[in-house]
Amino acid sequence: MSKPSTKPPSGMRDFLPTEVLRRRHVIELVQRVYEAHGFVPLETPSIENLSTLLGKYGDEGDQLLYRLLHRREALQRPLDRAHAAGRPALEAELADQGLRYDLTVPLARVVAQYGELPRFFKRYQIQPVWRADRPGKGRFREFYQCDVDITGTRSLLADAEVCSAVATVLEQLGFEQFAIRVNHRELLRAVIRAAGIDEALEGTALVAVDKLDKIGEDGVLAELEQRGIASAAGRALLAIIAPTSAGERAGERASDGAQLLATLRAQVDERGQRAVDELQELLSLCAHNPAGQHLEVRPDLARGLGYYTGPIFEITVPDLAGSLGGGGRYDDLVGMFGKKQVPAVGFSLGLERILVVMAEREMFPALSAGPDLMLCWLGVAQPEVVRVATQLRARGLKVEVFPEQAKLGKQLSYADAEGVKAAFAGILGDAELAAGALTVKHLSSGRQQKIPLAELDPARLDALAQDPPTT
RNA sequence: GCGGGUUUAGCUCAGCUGGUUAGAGCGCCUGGUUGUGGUCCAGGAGGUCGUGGGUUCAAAUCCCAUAAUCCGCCCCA
Repeated sequence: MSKPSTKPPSGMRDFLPTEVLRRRHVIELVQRVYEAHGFVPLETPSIENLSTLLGKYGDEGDQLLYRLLHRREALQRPLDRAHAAGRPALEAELADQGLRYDLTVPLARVVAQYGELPRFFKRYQIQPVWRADRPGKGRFREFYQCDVDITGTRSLLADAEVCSAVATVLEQLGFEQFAIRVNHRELLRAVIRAAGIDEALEGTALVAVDKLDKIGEDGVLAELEQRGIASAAGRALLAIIAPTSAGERAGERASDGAQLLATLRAQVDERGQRAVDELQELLSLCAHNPAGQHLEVRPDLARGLGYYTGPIFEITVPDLAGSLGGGGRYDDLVGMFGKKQVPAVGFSLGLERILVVMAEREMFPALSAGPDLMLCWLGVAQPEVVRVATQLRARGLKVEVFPEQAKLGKQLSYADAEGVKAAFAGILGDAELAAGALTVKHLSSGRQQKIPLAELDPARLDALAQDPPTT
């Protein structure tokens, strides 16, 4: 038997301490901003019933679900049954649970389940999701999403709120150039109708349209034709969508967006016009929050997930092919769980996408995992070491004890080594013990001072670190 | 799902057209004698060359397969 691989499964990662700090840095900021917008936290299980998950994301999404194989008899029974019937066992017989694919569907389930939730449930949720996808840049099989959603209202104020939340997060993280692309599902439908494309082909048309900025007009036309949409209809579709987005690609902000919407409004039917009006209203609301200057009307934006019904969003930055996040309105999803219809809108930030871009641009502040003080000792009894460490910790210091007997030089260089990086070394020997003190050395400057144990606390260390160098 | 790159020491990588004990830098360990690291000097440990086949007298090197990973495309967070 060969040795097992020590790598984590494909598309999944171990997070070493420095990585955890970076992730935590971002997550904590996201939490603060979401909470400042009045969202409350929710956590749901990693595993959901397949009946909850299936049929919400479209065929492609269903394919990407991780399913949990039945165990023991529950697995054996369908296998036997299939074997007896001389057929392969069906996926549906072998599993009825799977790992969650996103955080929106679990939210919808929760909203359908608990009647006691506030009428306007504003929840945020930061948890991993799983997709059996091919890994790529900024794309993993296990990744965190940071969702904010508001259920219970059709008011566009809610849409504006979730946009404000994510825009604030990105700004506070230090992103400057990002766009919140916005479109409307009903507008897309209307445009497709206006182009004379069969409703049945709406889905395929949307997929092609979504690629406009990647493969260009000719590419979309070719793809549309390939999918059975007449080139005349394809051209009509592009005539509505393309000139506007191509002509003003550089930066349609709220003001230009209004212009663009007016042009679109003139070309669609009444339902389409209502969608345009909604976008118009969203723009005017967001003009007064941090999202406003990042909103960009994109009539070619489609998005994959099946459940969107109204405005749809996607966040893009110049140097990443994919998106940093996305969202939209999904007024029918909660209703799919039976009981009552509950409208909802939400936005999801992809934690790893944000981290990838931040790492590339070196946007992280200095984050240190190391202890405040490494307790180095020599020639004293170990119980004394433990006692001093305990005392220092009680005074609010993060203290690590050098675990072995070793030369002082060894201990000091370890304290300052990569991956350890204690800010200070505390030297405990006979002299210090007798004096009830500790020789404290600031490792980056080399400055050191003998300080009585009773005076040692974070403030005292700070003072030592900031002392002007004495030469 | 498609195309391309990469895979050699803990890390970053060299190893040309196949030829004896596979190298460097960094890191690590030991020492340069007493309680002062980040500089220097001297030593040292550490690799079944991703995995499995094949060609050959001989393979890290050539061929095939497979896996992991990265970069484009598709799709998505």
